[in-house]
Amino acid sequence: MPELPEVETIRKTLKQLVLNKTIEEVKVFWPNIIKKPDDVEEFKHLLAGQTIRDMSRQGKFLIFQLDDYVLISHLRMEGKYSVHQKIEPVQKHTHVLFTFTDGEELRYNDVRKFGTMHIYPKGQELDGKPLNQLGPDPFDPAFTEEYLYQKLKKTERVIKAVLLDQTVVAGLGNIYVDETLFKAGVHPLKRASKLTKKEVQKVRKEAISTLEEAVKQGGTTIRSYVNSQGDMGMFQQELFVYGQENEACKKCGNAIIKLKVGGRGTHICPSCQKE
DNA sequence: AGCGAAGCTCGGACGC
DNA sequence: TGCGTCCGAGCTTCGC
Repeated sequence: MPELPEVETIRKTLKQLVLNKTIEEVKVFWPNIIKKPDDVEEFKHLLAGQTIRDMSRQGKFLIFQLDDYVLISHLRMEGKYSVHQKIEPVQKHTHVLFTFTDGEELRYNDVRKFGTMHIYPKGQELDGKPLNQLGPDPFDPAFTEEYLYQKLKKTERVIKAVLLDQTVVAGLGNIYVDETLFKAGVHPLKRASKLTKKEVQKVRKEAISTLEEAVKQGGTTIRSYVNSQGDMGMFQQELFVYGQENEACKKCGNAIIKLKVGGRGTHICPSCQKE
């Protein structure tokens, strides 16, 4: 499900709903989601009594800033947060409940149970998984053209695989990589090391502007994504290639085709993106 | 009705 | 041993 623009939208909407609320009790119905600490009882214990002081984000990770800890949450394909009165019945696929002292409850729902949660003492979150390996956010000043060029130069992988690699740049997923490569006029199967300076420059620029615009539009809803207030994104109306198989390319009119790159469904315009 | 694919990432296997 | 890279698993739902 969520890539950077969706997680950023969730961060903003959720912050309105949970800021300064104090956790009274935590319930976990699917313990595999909890990756740190190892013991789920310990996870619940650490959170009890903590107040949510801020909501932040790194790449696709949503981060709850608490008094003494940070809770790092990854939504993977289908994870969702919503806030309810605790007396409301719990829906199917809700796996973690955070009950607040005011009678409201934050609920984590995840049909595929792929999501993850890690707790670290404040300030230590960059020392271990999952944040320690993360590359710069595309909006980070560290994500320069030179940085990207150096990264691409020394790998034999295909450009799409590298852009999906979160240790290179954090936040791009399947939708936005396809859109970025289309706008940059680069074929996803091109070897990363073969991109010219000019192409690298274009890829970087289009990645940033596509993500910025998608954030403005509240993300992209393909089938299930909604933010924490239950609203769909609007960026799907702006897509050039993702999900546009057999449609006319908005630039040249030729049909968009779908192929497989590194096991992922990949959408291109064969005349705008030459290998 | 069954198979494959779906906004993702980790870890193990493989080949230099 | 140590890398870079590829592939399957972790789950459920939905559509062809």
